[in-house]
Amino acid sequence: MLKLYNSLSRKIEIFKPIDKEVKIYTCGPTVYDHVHIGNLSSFIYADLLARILEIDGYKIKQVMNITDIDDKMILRSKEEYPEESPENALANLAKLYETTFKQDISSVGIRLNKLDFIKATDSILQMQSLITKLVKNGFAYIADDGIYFSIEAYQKDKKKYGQLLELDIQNTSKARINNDEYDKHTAHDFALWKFMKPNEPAWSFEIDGKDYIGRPGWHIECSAMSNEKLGIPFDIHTGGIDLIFPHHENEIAQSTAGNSSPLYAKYFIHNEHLLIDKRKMSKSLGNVYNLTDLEEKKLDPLAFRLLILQSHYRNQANFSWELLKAASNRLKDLKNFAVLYYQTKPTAGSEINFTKITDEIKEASFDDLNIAKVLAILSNFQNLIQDELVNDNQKEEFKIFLNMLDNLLGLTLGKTTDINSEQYKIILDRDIARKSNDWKRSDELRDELLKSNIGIRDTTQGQIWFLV
RNA sequence: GGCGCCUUGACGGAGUGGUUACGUGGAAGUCUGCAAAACUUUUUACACCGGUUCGAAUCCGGUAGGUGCCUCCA
Repeated sequence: MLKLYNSLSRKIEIFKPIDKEVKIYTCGPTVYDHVHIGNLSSFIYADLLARILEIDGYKIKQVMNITDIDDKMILRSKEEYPEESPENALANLAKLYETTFKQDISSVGIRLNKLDFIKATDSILQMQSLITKLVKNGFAYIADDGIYFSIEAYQKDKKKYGQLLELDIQNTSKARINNDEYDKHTAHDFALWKFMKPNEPAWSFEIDGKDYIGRPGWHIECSAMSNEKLGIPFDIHTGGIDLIFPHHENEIAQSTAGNSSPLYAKYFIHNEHLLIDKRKMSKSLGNVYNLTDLEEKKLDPLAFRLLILQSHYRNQANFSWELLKAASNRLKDLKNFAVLYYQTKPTAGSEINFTKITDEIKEASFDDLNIAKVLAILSNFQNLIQDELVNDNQKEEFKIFLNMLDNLLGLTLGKTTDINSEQYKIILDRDIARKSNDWKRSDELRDELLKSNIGIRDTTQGQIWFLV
């Protein structure tokens, strides 16, 4: 029984899918630069959610959008490709960072082949048709500089604007709103379509015979793309906590205006932000890192994944190089647990109840993704078998267990390889040397293995190798 | 000003009315031919002040500190 915290109700709810196939929409990146490790943490949690749903037996469809048209994209593309036309500059920039984005998320164990990507610029027609519908039905109005969504009209339709947070729309005087820049009726109305400015990419958009050439607003992109791929309503919408307002609130409004049901997504799952040395990640503090910073320090991206998994998605996780090193050590330990699979014994200790451990792990992960607890269960289990090892007749069960862990955590524990026959020969020779008390020879052989990063520990069960 | 969230040991980080979470690091010990690994112990745990209760880190109230959102930032 999977339990999830739903931002709509602000409560932990029992997950019940709308239909057999669970439909998930994950707010993806704006591809104007490398994604930073905070973005990555968000995608790792979304990936984790999908994995847990699968383990719970659901078939899933997970869509991730790629925002390749917005203010930042335009600005950056002009900087990077000043010679190109606005359209080409935009396409070049998007192509470059879409590729690096996919590499990055793949490195941190996110399964690319499980994600159904959709690009904003490929869905302009869907956005336009949604905007046209909103205009025709009176939920949007055409102003001098763009087409805006009318919150007043939405509320008159007996819909609540503020489903994800309590909003005091009347009292916005405290919020610093620069209303002069836009030609909209009220402060909270937001742009669905922005009319073309010089030197900006634009798409033709005809309503009632008139061309409103321009580009989509940010929020409409996700409404159109989610509807295109998943329909409405769908099961789960994920994203960072900052997207709650206005982005997701606006998505709900656009997508449900005029519909009989106010339901857009049944569950909204939001992850907290990653802190760097307990401080907010920001350019002014110079603490915005991306994956290349990790790779330069020769740190395994999967150690970063483990660092993220160690803390709960609804808590602010902390990142520091020291913590990453700690996570890296823990990952190594987990791998050395996994290689015990190659070192089962004919007569090891007592029978291990893999089913029980598996059930405990599943139960923890189903409890609003409590991976910290999963890892604790795993550590205890690891301590249990480290000395006694696993009996040969349970080798297959061990394999299944490791596969389950990989499906859940994505740390590729099952992908470790056995040592080769030469290395086994060294272990055998060392055994002989030890039996004849030839310690010099024994130590030489141990050093030799160490050269290929294989360590040896001498236990009552004989020599056990591990990865250094 | 409005609406939220958080505060656990050296450092991270779960838990949640009575029981060792767990990890990383430091120290000591056991084991060992020596190591390594493992194991054991240790390194003032639950921000502060009240209240409820037989009992509170856990529930309630207040205080302090941190933090998020209130128009485009995962």
